[in-house]
Amino acid sequence: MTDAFSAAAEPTRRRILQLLAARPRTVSEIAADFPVTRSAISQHLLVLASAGLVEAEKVGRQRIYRVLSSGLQDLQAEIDRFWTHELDELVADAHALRREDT
Amino acid sequence: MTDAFSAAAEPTRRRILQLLAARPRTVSEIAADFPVTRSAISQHLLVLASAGLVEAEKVGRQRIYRVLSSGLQDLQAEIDRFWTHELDELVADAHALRREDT
DNA sequence: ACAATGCGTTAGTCGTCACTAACCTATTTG
DNA sequence: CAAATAGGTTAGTGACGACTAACGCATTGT
Repeated sequence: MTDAFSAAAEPTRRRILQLLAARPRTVSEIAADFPVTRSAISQHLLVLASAGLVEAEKVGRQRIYRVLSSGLQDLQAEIDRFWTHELDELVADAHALRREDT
Repeated sequence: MTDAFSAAAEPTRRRILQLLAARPRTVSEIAADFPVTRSAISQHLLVLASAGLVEAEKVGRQRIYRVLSSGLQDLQAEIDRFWTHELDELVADAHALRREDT
């Protein structure tokens, strides 16, 4: 799964990215925020890393994960490429309709 | 898979949404743009429909699919909720770094 | 040196996804 | 009415994703 969009879509990984965006964290720190095992988190991090969204820095016996801003940029570009002008116009229509309802 | 984000993330469904955003289409019209069978497309449309992203209007023996702007609005909200301020700042950093490279 | 800690890795399970092939139903057309 | 067309439906398959349990390997602390 090299596709950043698909990698980031998974709910657990979405939250991991948000946590890491706030500040870099160790694996255990991240895992503490989730009901699943550390192993599961570790594997999610692997997916995110292979999509170029995070990287790990080895410090002592810890691995500090951080978001890779370059990968994040790619993700944003991918989202933007998906979100065409036509899609944007349709959302604008929805807003307009809601305004008429009042 | 009720989650609009996950539903929209799948590459084929992403393209289907873009096609339908440009203009409503029949199933066969959509399927013509993909290498997979009409059945596969039909199932993708079911997923999109159950996520509230598209709807079908029955006209004669055709089914004209169109994007539901309300669902699209929800999707945008979901993406925006994911894309926190912190993530945005990191992307800004990436841009700044690239500028320094020159 | 030895125990504890942090984390990656692997094997295996279960569920789900994307897909095809085949079939069925409704509608239109000759 | 019969053939053709549009498309939903289902069963079955292969692959893969998310997860746990168990183990292995450094690194740190006693």
